[in-house]
Amino acid sequence: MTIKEIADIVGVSATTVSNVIHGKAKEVSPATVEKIQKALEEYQYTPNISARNLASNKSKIIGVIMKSHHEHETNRFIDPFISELLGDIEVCASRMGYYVMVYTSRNIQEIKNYIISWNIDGMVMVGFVAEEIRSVQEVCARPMALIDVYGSCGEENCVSIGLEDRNGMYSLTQYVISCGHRKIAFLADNDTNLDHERRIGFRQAMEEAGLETEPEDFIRIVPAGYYEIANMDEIYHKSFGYTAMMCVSDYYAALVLNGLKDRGRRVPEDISVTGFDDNYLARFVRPALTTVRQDMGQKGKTAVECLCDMMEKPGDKRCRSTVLSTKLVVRDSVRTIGLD
Amino acid sequence: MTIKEIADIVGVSATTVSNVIHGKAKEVSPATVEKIQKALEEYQYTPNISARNLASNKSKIIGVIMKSHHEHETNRFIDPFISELLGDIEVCASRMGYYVMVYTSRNIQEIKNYIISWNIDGMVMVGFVAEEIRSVQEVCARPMALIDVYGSCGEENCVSIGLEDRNGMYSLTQYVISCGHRKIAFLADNDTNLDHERRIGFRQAMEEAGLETEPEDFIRIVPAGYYEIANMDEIYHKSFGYTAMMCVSDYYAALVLNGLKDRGRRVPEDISVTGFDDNYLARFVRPALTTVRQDMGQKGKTAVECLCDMMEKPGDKRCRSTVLSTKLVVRDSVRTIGLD
DNA sequence: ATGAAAGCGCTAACAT
DNA sequence: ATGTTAGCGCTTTCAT
Repeated sequence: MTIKEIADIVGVSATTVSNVIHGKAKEVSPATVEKIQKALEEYQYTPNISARNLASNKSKIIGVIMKSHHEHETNRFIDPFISELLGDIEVCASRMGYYVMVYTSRNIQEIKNYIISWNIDGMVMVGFVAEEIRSVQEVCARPMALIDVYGSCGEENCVSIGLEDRNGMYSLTQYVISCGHRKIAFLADNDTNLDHERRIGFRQAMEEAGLETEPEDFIRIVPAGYYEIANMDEIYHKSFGYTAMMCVSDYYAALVLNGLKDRGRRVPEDISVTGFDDNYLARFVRPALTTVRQDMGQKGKTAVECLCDMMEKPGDKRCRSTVLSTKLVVRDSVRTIGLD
Repeated sequence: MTIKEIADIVGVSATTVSNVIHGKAKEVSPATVEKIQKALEEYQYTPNISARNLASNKSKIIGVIMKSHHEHETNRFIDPFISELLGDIEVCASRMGYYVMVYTSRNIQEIKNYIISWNIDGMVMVGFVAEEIRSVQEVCARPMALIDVYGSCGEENCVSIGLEDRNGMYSLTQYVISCGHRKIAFLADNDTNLDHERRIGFRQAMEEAGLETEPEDFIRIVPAGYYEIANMDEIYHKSFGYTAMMCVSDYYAALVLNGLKDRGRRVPEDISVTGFDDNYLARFVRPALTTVRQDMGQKGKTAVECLCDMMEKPGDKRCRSTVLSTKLVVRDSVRTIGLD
């Protein structure tokens, strides 16, 4: 069923039908509206979105564009962070009348082509660095929501959605210190972007408490597949030099916690472990992780809402930036130790 | 840059450019091909997919259509099963030149409209029952891959991708019995479809071993949010009547295992617990779960491959059905007990 | 080997 | 209040 067919059946023009469909009923007499609506219903008219997109130069597509990983090549979605975000984006987008297309690639040119080809109305970018974002923006001025990208968003029509990474880790570190810990290590697999920010927060809290942080207190995690840490033995041995190991994410915290327990250390009795994110790993692991909560639902929702704002009022081109707050979540993986 | 513009630049017709783009080069002289390809490259031609779709009556879209849950209303993607599947579908689809759109709804009519509106080339259906699938097929003959739907797929152009659920649980149960267990319970939150199949497998193994299964050996789990079981206390008390509790999924096994441990029972020393699926919960939990592995990657890959087959050779309309095999994975959550 | 022309279904500017 | 018309960018049939 096409608009034309409906028009013929009712005996009006396609324009009138189109107007009724789009609720521009002020231009149409109530009687015609009635007739057309009945026909639409009766013959089960369903719009052809390709045609609509072509004619209107829109797409109603929100692209969730992810940079594919080198390591876990196959599957980024396995990451609870991603899947939770994606789900929230989908729910929110569909509520706003948009459709969600997922696209992952490691090649920026491919991504540009994708955006242009589909004439993506707006996109959520996940896992990119500022430089890459800028490169995409060269060819594409469409609204963008950047998830956890540090240092960018100079362009119009772009909103960066980040987290109080620094502050969150700062609070968590303060908490750990308040539990009597003095020898504390920070564990991550790199020291850029969000990992860097979290580390800064860690250091800041340490310094303010008058605790020295030596370079070796930053312990580098070497990932190996999704379920293992390559240098877990090394981490185990180093653990004897600390009373607490603060990991950059719940994911690593879970791995470290299990790795230590499997090697005979008791958590938190012998050594405390903390995470960051508060995804379900934090709750499924035992002891449940003391961590920092970030509201992924909020992240997805904010992304889509900002996108819709930008898409629907093209005038309003200012570049906003949202930093979501975090919350300390105390569970069972940090021990309170007696002060000397 | 449109085809027309490229054509004008090179001084040929749009048809010729289109032919070159689609590699129908046999019809075009090498010299022209050369010139056109250079222009395509130089001016960075990118096709407009809406236009292409409209003209060709295709879409290159694979829709991943999920029925949204009543319970975890907000977010189906959080389920490791879904996210793993989705990732694999995306990787595979994009390799085959298709794009992935996700769509979730609880309303079948909405889903039908979605399919028609976007002219979806093929779809992966997740979380539906046979009846709903049939309803969709009434209006839409496009290729479909059904994930874990029991009892359907009578239509053409439809492939059902299932798992040896029964057999998998049968083997696992045999294994548990071989470890000396005699009082074994089966836990699930319902008794239909895949859950039912798994239960059948359980019962079969029990019967063959000469062990009686009473109705009360089927313990119903009452879910409560994503991180809890409403009747965990009840399950805890019942656990004293068994030496092993076999759960219908890793997810529930993880919850049960933690619930029991939190209440003071030792796993597996006091009670053994098993899962099904072998997703990462099985590995992150301690003791790591003895479970049945299903290869989600294979499921996603098979779905997309079957879809592509059906989409690309419209003649080949037979309805296939694939049942993927399972594999017993022994970890640490089942204890071997001395035989009397 | 190449091109002209029609048409996919819809929108929107412009009549009437 | 309603209709006419001209595209949107591409594919495809049919001439040449």
